[in-house]
Amino acid sequence: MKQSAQPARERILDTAFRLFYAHGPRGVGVDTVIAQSGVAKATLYKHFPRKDDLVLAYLDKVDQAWFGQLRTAARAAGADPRDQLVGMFDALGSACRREGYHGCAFINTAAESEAGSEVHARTVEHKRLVLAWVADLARRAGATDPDLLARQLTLLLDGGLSAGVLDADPATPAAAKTAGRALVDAACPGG
Amino acid sequence: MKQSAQPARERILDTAFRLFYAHGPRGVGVDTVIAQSGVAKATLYKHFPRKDDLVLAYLDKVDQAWFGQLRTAARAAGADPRDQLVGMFDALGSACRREGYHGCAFINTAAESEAGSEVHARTVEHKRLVLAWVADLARRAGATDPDLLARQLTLLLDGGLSAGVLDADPATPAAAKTAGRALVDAACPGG
DNA sequence: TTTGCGATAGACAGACCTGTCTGTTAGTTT
DNA sequence: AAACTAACAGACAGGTCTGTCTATCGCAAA
Repeated sequence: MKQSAQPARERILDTAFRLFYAHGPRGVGVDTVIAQSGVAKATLYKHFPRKDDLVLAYLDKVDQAWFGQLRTAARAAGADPRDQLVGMFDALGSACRREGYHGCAFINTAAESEAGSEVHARTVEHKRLVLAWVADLARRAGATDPDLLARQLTLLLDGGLSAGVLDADPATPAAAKTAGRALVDAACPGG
Repeated sequence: MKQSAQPARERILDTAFRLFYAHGPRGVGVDTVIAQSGVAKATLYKHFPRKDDLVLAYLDKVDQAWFGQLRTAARAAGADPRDQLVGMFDALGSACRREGYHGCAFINTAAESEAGSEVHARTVEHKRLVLAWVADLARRAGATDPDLLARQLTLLLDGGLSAGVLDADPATPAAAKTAGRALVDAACPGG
């Protein structure tokens, strides 16, 4: 065999990403990951000694991807931080239109992990980073209360994302964007 | 034994409610429900032939409870539908302060159920009902676009709820409420 | 007293889970 | 050629899961 266009580790991680996102980490057995990535069991356990290590690597991959999409969408909206805060929601719309969209990987994973676990902590950390990034944008946008605005906007993001586990109705990100626009306008004095 | 202050079915359902909400249905074995509700396995399987039947009953119980809290919070905010739309968010704050708060039972459960399943369908139905109820309130509040406003407000609700799986920070429902107020005011012409 | 019924306790089957271990194959270096 | 390395295939142990089945207990009616 050895169809190593990709090295084993990446093949494993890509497969895990796809399966974990579709069914949740707990819903996918290690054997399935092995079978679908065309890798030996020993190889998987060499790169990821426990299944949780694979889950954590999966979350890091999601973090990079989602954060990247947020930044790209914000930057695409122009130079004005206020426009960037609103443009951010385009990432939600794009995600929603993507095949196999299934909501927020972090929230979905956190829902099935115990409170003290590493997986849980990683999720909390991710949300904290997103919140801080939005707050920074809000500060540069001149919001009177940047932290409040950031919390409101991430609420809309999380709501839109988590609703995605149910259906991929495009009306959801659309409503999120209009709400975001209204909140940004209200919070940043001086159009 | 026979400590039937409650009949067996309710004892089972109450126990399942507590355990399912804390760990997710997939994270709780039938044996644990049996042990903690003090019931024989045959009795459980008489009332709920498949585990999924128990999960569905759990979701119905959650639906009643959450919908009731929303209605109560809305009614407590006064007679004006605009105030009721905002008061609704007090249910979020109360939920967040409750011991063992763990986010939205529906989203958490949907995250670990397959797309075509009965459990998934029940969840979608629940969100649809809440959306319709909020839209009706928005209509009576005189919103120019009641469906849009309803979608925006339920986004905030869902966002606040789903964030609860990570932490129970009271700043979250607080921000949701102020955002809700801003959106309601903007959408309903004529204070 | 005897018969019947609902609930109990718990063994069991069969599937699936994680993680370990043995042995083999292929490619590279010495 | 010989040794080393990395990946392969897959058996295996020990545990958990759902759902079924047997056998027992307590109580009420006949």
